[in-house]
Amino acid sequence: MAGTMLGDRERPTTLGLALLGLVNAGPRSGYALRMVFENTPIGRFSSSPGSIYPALKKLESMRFIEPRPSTGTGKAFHLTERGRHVLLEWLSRPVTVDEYDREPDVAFLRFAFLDAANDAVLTVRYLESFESAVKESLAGLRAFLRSDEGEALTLLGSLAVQHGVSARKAALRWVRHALDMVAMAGSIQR
Amino acid sequence: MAGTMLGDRERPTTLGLALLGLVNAGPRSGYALRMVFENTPIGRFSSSPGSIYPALKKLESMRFIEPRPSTGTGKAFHLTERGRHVLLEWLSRPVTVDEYDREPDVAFLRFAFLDAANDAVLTVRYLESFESAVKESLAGLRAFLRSDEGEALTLLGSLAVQHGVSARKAALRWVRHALDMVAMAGSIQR
DNA sequence: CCAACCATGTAAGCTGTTACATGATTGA
DNA sequence: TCAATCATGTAACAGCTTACATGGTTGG
Repeated sequence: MAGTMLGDRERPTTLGLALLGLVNAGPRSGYALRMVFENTPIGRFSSSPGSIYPALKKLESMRFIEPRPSTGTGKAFHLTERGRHVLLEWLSRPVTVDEYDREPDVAFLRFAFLDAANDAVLTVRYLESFESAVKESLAGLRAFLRSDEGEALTLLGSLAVQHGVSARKAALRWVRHALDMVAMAGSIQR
Repeated sequence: MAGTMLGDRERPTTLGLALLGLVNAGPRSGYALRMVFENTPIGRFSSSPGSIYPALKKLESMRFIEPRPSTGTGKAFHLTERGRHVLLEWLSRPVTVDEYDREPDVAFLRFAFLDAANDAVLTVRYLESFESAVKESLAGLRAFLRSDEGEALTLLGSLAVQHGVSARKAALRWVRHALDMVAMAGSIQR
């Protein structure tokens, strides 16, 4: 029975974690998960079967999800306790400048999944780390503009950087708005 | 002499094209190119030697760049005619919704490189395709919001989508601003 | 009965990264 | 002379994609 220990140390990939987030929001079949990637603006990942099914198999072998018979014909994947645990660990990570700069879409995806955790404190902490990351990123951009390389930018180059600056400003406004909305939802609930 | 035909069909990867863009802006050594990734907000790629040097070797074997002795000690890579050709082909591609949605940073990077082409017509065409792509992407997001999946969004999910909407609106404003700036620069030059 | 959709899978390969090594040059 | 920076490289592999296959179910 050595097989039951297989993959004990392994952590899921980003695609795997995204699948965990979706399964957590509601048990689904592989096909249903594909359709989410196909029909929603998650964007980052391909909806092709060659992407999703191998990832699901791996998650199952790691015992983060398990198939259970569902309504009518098919089976749906459910999150296991272990699966819920790694998902929450992922969602609990603070947003770093590096994440925001290199894969901002993941930072937003994690935020969207955070809903299922239903933990206002966690959500506020997440948004605060988000705000810090964006501020730091913005400061970095401005420092670059003052550097030698920044001063030497061509017209189109500086326009591209300008977009970066305004995108970060917009993200900061969004964070504050999101914090307001979360606070409102919290006060309504009690 | 069969070796001279090697890699004739191959097209560079995104990293390769980014390197071509940088080399086109000014001949540089591998190390200097690494430092660009390290010190500028290009973001997308790692500045580690294991990324850049193999990519440069491949570009050289494809005869898109060639090393030439430069000032003092080292050598610098220069773009070949073939290299300039593939770079321009890359920069001339219109921005598609898919590119904007999946890797917006590449769309901005290509724009910044377009400066070296020094072709106002090309630049305007590029920005117009950019605008169409963003408009289409925005329309897609709004359609999603009106769909079943969109109506069923959780609070945090809809906040995440809201950010997508305002990011796209900001991008549209940026495109118009960029078009203005390009027009101004054009009229000044004559 | 046939097209469209539901549903799942494998094989091959591209792209890029991390981790590991190595040595030259130069300024304090 | 010794640390920092310049400079280049390889090996292993992670992570995902495209292309290819296959078969069941269902509604018109």
